[in-house]
Amino acid sequence: MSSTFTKLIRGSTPAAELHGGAHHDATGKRERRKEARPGELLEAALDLFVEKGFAATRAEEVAARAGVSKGTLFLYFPSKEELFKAVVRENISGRFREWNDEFTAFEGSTADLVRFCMKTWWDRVGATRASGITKLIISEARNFPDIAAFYHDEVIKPGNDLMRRILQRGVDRGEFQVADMDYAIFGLTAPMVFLIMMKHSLGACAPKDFPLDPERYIASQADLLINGLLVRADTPKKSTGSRKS
Amino acid sequence: MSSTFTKLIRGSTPAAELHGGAHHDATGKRERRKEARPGELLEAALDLFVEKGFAATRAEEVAARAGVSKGTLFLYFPSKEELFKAVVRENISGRFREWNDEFTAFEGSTADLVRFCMKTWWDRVGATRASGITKLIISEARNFPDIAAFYHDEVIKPGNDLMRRILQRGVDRGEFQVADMDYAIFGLTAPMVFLIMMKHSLGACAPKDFPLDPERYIASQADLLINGLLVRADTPKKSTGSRKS
Amino acid sequence: MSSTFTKLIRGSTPAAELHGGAHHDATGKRERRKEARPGELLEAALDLFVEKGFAATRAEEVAARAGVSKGTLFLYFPSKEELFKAVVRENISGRFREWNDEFTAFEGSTADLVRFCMKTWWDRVGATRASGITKLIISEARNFPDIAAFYHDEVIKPGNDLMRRILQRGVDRGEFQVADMDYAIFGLTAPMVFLIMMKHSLGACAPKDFPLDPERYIASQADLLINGLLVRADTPKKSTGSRKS
Amino acid sequence: MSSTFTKLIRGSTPAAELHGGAHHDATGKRERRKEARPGELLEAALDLFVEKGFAATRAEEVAARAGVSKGTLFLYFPSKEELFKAVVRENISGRFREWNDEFTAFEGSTADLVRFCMKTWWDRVGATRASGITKLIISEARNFPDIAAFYHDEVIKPGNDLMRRILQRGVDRGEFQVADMDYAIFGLTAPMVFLIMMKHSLGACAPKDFPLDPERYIASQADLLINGLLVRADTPKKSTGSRKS
DNA sequence: TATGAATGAGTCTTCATTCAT
DNA sequence: CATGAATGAAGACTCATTCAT
Repeated sequence: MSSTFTKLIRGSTPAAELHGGAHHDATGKRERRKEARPGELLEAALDLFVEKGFAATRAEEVAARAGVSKGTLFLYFPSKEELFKAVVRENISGRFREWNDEFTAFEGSTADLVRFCMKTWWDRVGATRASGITKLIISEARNFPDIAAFYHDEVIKPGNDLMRRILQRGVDRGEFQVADMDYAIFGLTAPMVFLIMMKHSLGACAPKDFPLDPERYIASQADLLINGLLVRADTPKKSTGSRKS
Repeated sequence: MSSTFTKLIRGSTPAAELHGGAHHDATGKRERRKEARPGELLEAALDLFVEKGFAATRAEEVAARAGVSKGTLFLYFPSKEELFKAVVRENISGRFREWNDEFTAFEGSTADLVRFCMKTWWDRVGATRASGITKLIISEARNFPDIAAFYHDEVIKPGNDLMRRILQRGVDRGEFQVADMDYAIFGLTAPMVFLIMMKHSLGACAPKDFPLDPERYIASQADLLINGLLVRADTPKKSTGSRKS
Repeated sequence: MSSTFTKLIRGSTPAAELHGGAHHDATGKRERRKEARPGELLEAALDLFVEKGFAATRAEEVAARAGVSKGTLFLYFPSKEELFKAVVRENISGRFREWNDEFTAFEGSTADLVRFCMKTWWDRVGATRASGITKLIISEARNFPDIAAFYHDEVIKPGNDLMRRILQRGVDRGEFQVADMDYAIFGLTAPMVFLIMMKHSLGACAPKDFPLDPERYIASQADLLINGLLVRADTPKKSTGSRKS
Repeated sequence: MSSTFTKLIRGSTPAAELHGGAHHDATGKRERRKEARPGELLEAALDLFVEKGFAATRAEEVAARAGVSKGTLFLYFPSKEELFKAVVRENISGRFREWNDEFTAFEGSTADLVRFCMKTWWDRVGATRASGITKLIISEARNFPDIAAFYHDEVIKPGNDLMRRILQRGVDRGEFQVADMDYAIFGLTAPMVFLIMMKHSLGACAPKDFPLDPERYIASQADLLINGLLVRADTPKKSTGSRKS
């Protein structure tokens, strides 16, 4: 899709969005757009919460980025904290599910399934603005334990289950060998989480220092992982599963 | 590298700052002194910043956890932000370096080096309180771009270089085959970052839902990665392309 | 009297104010119209102002109770403060006057007149929703000195005058003996004010703790007062001085 | 004590108290007076709450009148509402009790006791700044039902009990005749409540229109009441207690 | 040095008032 | 006329920072 992180965050510069792009046709001020407001506010809030964290984001800033006044924000969300919860809810239930359901019918090698899964995740989740929610949750989990629990139930758990189903498919079909299934699934998870962190954190700060091409990253990590999982002719001497100490 | 460091350090040496740095007879004296009381403050601050983020952590809370009064905190650190910078500095320059230098003299298979590296990283960095600094930096990077840059120069860059050296060692010795070296290094980085995130974020919220045994995790990810890297007799083409059905 | 009234009224005639008062053909027309929708607003406002006070009553709440929207309120009253003034005006000029004029033609003993007066006051004023205006004025007098002055001129003064006329009638007819006429009139006023306070304040909070039967209260206080006023055969010296032991 | 209400409220003019009178000896700003602050704040708050009501009183105004900054107020009281509760608590438990206990040992005629009671009430309660608490409670009762209940339990109930004991003493000693004891006690209460209302409400607005001398008022009402209660030789024909309708 | 009372700029939140529909 | 979405000034409350002790 794009070759560097710079492109991924293109258009998110505050100044560029401060007075909106598409939804301000005319009439200047005092537009009445009851239906559209919550969505615009949630988008603005997502961006800012991801960028600065909950505490460092001012409510007025969210409102300004959504193109409304301070008071309007509180017309739709009773408090900053409720706005935060709505942001999380909105960006979880949305894209994750559809992505999640896409792999049951997959035919083809499990190696290809793994590649397809990661690639699709990037297109449907990672590359979208919603991906920041992961960074947000990780940053704020200790301040909002109930949200963390919610995220665990709605995303982490189903995500882990999906990873396990995929790996198990490979094992069942004699394609993969998995020594420690409970932990192997993180071989899929970790690269995706890492990519998100780069995208929304360090990669967003100094894009020059992180010329990370997401698609190439995804491809290389998928290959590495698949290689590590594939059943092979030569005896895999060293990998005997979990050795304590 | 060191110029960024200098910039961040400038004005942050607690004791020196307060007295204008002019009427001290020797430089060694103040260097020794600054660790006395500030040390406890830095530890408390690290814990709280990691847990709650910069903005949500109150200065008084830091002072209280360090067992001193609010005023004392500002006696050693001119501002909350300087405290933050000091926390980052303190926890980077410390353990990372010594860990970094440990692998040049390693003898044995590169697979073992990888295992040793990750295991040692866990013992020296991951398992310590200082590991939270990574979560902290990732959470706050966009609020403190200069700190992010500093962290990049001091940790990420050297870390990546180390990873590359290790993988290159494997390639040079005919043990590993690496298709895309620039991105393969993240195969080492991602699992470690992921573990830290779990430890300090979601894993700290609901330990029951994340019964993640770090050593087992490290071992399994290392094996998976090594497996993926090892030169093998069968099918040396890692990427089989997308064969449908 | 009427000059203060005029001042308060100025600009408060709801319908007139909005259109600059210039393009209305007849004055009678607007006089009739202003009671139509505003009436419900005034009733709602009276209830809420009495219950919660001026500052704690929200304009929207008044509108909602009157069954109209927030905007409509400001269609009839240019501001919350003008609404307040209108409420006071409305509930003073109304019932008090008619009650006030009822006693000139009274025949019978002055004791009965006192009883009749208090009883009638209860029926015409005290028992009505409008009685709350007294509590309201007392609560808000210092915030609205001009309204307090208006109330003084329109209610307190005429009320005191009435009390005085009644007592004087008793004295003139040889029924009552009054030592200090200027202050004796409060013997009539105080019980009525007290009853209103109970009704709209503490009595409205915990009706169980104040099972105050207004009619019985009125009757008992009237009797007590009349007893205190009646000329008697024995000891006509009311004040026996302070005899210790 | 003083001849008019004007004198009673002398010295309460905001401008006069804004920077305190007695407790600012020197040193200009940033005085450290931890012990004295709460009291000063409570006094300022009492005055303002009585004058303007809870909602219309700004926290900063209270602080300013107490001679401190906004923040200092919240150093001693966690919220405006807690300040309010503290004001009520402070001014109830204080003077009322000592006054309440003063009459058990009284020797002399019950008529004198009544006079003594009312006069003492004025000196100990009515004439003090604390008397405003009654006006405050009555104004705010519906907004703070729990405070109203508290006031009822702490003041109204004991007050009524005291009134009853006094009247009963008169009856027992053959001095008074009371037709309806339950309601007769308000013959004592009502004048005092009325006086407070005048003092803090209308009387404070337009002192010229209310040249009410409290002591003369107290004396006249006491005489009137006592007269109404005294057993007399001539048949008290009309006062047969409570006649409904 | 160390303390913690005091400060006041900065935020969240409310609500009277406006105005496009 | 009526509506209710939008506004923004105002007020409660927080907390980094100062400073008298």
